[in-house]
Amino acid sequence: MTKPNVELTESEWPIIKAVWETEPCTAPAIQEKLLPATGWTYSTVRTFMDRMAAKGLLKAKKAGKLTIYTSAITREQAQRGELRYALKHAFNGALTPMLQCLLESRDLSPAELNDIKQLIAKYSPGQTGGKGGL
Amino acid sequence: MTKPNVELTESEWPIIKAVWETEPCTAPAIQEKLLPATGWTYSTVRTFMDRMAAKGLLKAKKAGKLTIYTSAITREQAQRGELRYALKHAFNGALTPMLQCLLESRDLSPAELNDIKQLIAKYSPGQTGGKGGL
DNA sequence: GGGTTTAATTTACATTTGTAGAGCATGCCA
DNA sequence: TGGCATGCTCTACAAATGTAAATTAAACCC
Repeated sequence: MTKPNVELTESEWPIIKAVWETEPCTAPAIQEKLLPATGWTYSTVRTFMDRMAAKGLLKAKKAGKLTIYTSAITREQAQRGELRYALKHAFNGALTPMLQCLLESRDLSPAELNDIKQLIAKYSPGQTGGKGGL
Repeated sequence: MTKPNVELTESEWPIIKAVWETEPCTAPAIQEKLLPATGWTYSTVRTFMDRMAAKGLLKAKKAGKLTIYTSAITREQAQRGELRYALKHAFNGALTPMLQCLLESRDLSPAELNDIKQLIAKYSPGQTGGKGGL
């Protein structure tokens, strides 16, 4: 069963991103990876990871005395969760205003504009999405 | 000085939305408005509102024994804050993938697609945004 | 003017989040 | 074989968040 509404706290984001890049991995490896950006000690990282495992965001498996972690959610799930949250709270579920705010929010490079146009084109012809609404 | 990085907790969203719709307003008015959706008591709403005033999200002014609240941030600021957060954490600041996820996330109605295309068209010619990046 | 409302103030308390130290086991290296 | 390194476990603790009761004060109605 896929988790329906994934939500990550601010500290959980760096952790899970590091896990996605490294998995399967140990807590010390993640700590080392995040140290420059966060300054977090092993204890801190370990606590986060265990809490995340308890919440079903990570999977933890013992291999001898080591604990090996893997992600329990995909990047896409987490991204969708974040967007869902923003959409629901900040935009009352209305997609177009959200898009508008996004587009207004900064100058787009020609390259970005191009990408975006292609995206739109792709989703334009009465296609049938797939995995259901956000 | 405009607040740079507005961030709202989950409970603060319903409050500020109600304030935007009603301001200037009192806490009892907001409580009454939110009661059906949230079940929050006056105490709860009042606590949230005072904390939000302390954080600079609302302004509170005494008028006799009543406290009159107004918003200290605009809806646009709050929306941008939410998007900024999602963009930064979930998409590493990359706008196009965020857009893509948003478009993929649900079936778009023809009306929505139309809106979106117009948006793109509007932001297409090398215009100079304005208030700076997200 | 004494009850009933209405709003404010104060205080409280559980849970979640952010952060980490202390102490323990184990294994490797000299 | 006795340290040092490495990772684990347990415990702690402050701040933020979510939720609200109790008490007080005024104000209004009869």
